[in-house]
Amino acid sequence: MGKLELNKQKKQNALYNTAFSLFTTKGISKTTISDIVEAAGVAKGTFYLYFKDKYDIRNKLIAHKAAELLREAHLQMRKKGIAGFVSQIHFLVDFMLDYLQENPALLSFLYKNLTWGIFRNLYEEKLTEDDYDFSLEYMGFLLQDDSVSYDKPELLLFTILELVSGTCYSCIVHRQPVSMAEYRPYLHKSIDGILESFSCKDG
Amino acid sequence: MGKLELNKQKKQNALYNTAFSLFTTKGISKTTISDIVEAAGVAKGTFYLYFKDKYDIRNKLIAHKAAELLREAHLQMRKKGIAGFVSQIHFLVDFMLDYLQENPALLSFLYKNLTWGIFRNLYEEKLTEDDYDFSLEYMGFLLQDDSVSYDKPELLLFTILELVSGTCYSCIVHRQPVSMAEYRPYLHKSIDGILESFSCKDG
Amino acid sequence: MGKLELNKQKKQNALYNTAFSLFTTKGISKTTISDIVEAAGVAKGTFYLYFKDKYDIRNKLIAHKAAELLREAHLQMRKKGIAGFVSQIHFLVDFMLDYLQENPALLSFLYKNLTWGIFRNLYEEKLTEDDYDFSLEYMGFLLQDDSVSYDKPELLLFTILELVSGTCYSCIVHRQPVSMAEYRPYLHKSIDGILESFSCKDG
Amino acid sequence: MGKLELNKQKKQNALYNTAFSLFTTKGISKTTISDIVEAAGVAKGTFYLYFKDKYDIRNKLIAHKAAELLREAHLQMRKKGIAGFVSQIHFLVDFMLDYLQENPALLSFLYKNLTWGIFRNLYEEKLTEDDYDFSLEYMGFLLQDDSVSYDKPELLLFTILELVSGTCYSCIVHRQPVSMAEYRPYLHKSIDGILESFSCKDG
DNA sequence: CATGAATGAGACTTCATTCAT
DNA sequence: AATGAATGAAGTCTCATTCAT
Repeated sequence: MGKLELNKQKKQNALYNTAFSLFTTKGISKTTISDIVEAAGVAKGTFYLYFKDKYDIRNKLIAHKAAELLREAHLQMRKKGIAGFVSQIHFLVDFMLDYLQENPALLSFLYKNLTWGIFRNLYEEKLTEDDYDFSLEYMGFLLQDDSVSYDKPELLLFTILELVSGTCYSCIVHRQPVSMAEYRPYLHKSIDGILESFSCKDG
Repeated sequence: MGKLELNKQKKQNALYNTAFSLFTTKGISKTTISDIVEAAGVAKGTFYLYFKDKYDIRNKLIAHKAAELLREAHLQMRKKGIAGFVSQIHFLVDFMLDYLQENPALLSFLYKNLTWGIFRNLYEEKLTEDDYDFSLEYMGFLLQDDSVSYDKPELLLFTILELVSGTCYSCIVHRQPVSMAEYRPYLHKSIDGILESFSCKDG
Repeated sequence: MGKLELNKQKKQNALYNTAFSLFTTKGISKTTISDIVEAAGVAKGTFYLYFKDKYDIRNKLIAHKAAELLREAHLQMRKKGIAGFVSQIHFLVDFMLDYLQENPALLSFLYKNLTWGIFRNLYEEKLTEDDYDFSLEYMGFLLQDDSVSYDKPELLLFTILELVSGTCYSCIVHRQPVSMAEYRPYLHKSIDGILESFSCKDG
Repeated sequence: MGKLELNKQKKQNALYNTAFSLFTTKGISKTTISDIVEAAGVAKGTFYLYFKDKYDIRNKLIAHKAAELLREAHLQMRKKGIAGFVSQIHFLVDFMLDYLQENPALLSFLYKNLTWGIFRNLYEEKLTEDDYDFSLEYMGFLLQDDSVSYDKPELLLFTILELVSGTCYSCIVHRQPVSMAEYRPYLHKSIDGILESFSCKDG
């Protein structure tokens, strides 16, 4: 990679980082492109060299951050050698809760984009290869060598994801109705209840 | 109520109605105060006699519309004489799904504000008395004369509300991953799973 | 007219006047809206209260100034009691040449918008009543009680207008190929030649 | 011409061609240098190796295209052996009308620059030698062996050129007040009228 | 109470031009 | 000679808010 290419990468990263930082502190709507370029130390025109507008960089950040989270969760899961679909789901959920609890700003930023919808949508918008793996198929993959079988696994996962993301936003960001620490056992119990309701009794 | 008072009420209602209409068609961020007053047929200054800013009228609308939805649901439930906590929950969920399916614009508008959080937030922002009753306590009320008992009923309801609002937004507005018609039985099954996971076996 | 209405008029006139002044000194493309509002002593937003953009005010100015010129020419012609179509044409041409020679900036500004085209186009864009009279029909009016008759009077006038506006721009603004003083007799001779070529020999 | 020299020429021609194409389709003011270099397939910096700015390339194009038009007209006239000043003028006018009618984009582009003025202006801006010959002197040349003599031939030609360019722009580009087909006989009649008005009766 | 003209900060965006490679 | 990333001044336009009427 040439010096020029490197410099280009550096500018773009500066934009990504400062944008993320501003989005999570001031909020997206109150962050202006001027804010971003000023903090990133680049010229205004440079922003438009890489992004169409504020929402373009936001979408790319969401895709990137969501993919990062799932990638991390997956890696940890393999590292720990977690086996069995139910255990894997609980592990992944716990990992996400821990991760987001430590990054409440990230949680606010990703909120409602963390669920299935985002993956499908981003999909269609041609993600970079990095993000490719984190799609519906991933979930099929988790199930592949499990003895228990589930009715409509994609709907099962949709259900769990929506529940996790909604409750975790409320408990972590607003601490309402209770803290995540307090809610966590009930969330896991609820997930078990959902898993059961989707399981094929004769599977 | 005097003629003057009546006229005042009329203007305010015009503002509410046009604002809601514009918010649900153009979206909140793309609706300007100019748009609202122009469509409502009042002067710009008049807006500021009744509302602090765009977000003030939005919050008041959200409170009003959410309360309206719950009031309707409750009335229908009583009318039909639905008894028993589980049946009541399923009825209320079904009512909300039907109601929101017929008003997807309302759903988009209320989204993220439909759950528990909304009641708490609105609280803090001084609701009118009208909306006061529709709070967590309502749920306690539903449970009062039921034989089955639940562990942490408020967390149970929080769980259900988050699940319903998240999935119903996705299925109705984006038809993702499936339509609400297709998802509905799984939602009810999931709710049953959650109810079971919260029930006191020896209750 | 109330105080408010008067102030409104004053602002709009200030914009018209400064815009015209800047357009004729700096040129249209080099004049910015910021220039105009700054010179007019009004806020930027005020400009957009009255005009869509720079080209809107330009068009309105052209219409206004062109109408003004023709109105003046017509008034003087009546005042002097000039009779007979040929004499009237020569008078009008001379008046325009004198007028534009004294206002070369106006000439530059109106150039190529002075001809028939502008009148027809402006027409279609709904002029104010002030400008209404100055249209094709005006020319028919000049001919009404003349003994000589012309083939296609509208094409005759188109021909004369194009010739006058083109040559007068070149001679007055660029003094090329000669000054207007020097060219004027040849212009009148040419007009006579054109008139003759359009006259119905047996009229 | 070396390979390097050839490549240079190729790039410059690409710039000329794409600029002309863009100027005539999008208009000059809406064509950016970025548009030109992108369409030409060269780098932005390259543009500045050959041209000072957008107006530099425009002027050079105008000179080139105007010269081309006159050269063509002249060649055809000689080829057809048109003799006699009056016939030659009518032939040249007809040729120009035909040529421009087939290239209305060219007409729009050359407009206001087609007349005498263009030659003088371009002169001052250092034309290439190619374009030099097409000047007023050409007109003197046409007259050289004609029996009829004209008063102030350069003013005669100025008059005709202004009339032709103005009317042809209006009729061809805007089809106002009538189409060129309809106007053409009247234009020729007008030219005859002008010629007559300039002729030395006793010449 | 109601009005709506006026404001002006500031958002967004473009683009001619430069210059290190 | 050629490149094209970077610049940043300059422009357009919006819109929440005020205040004299």
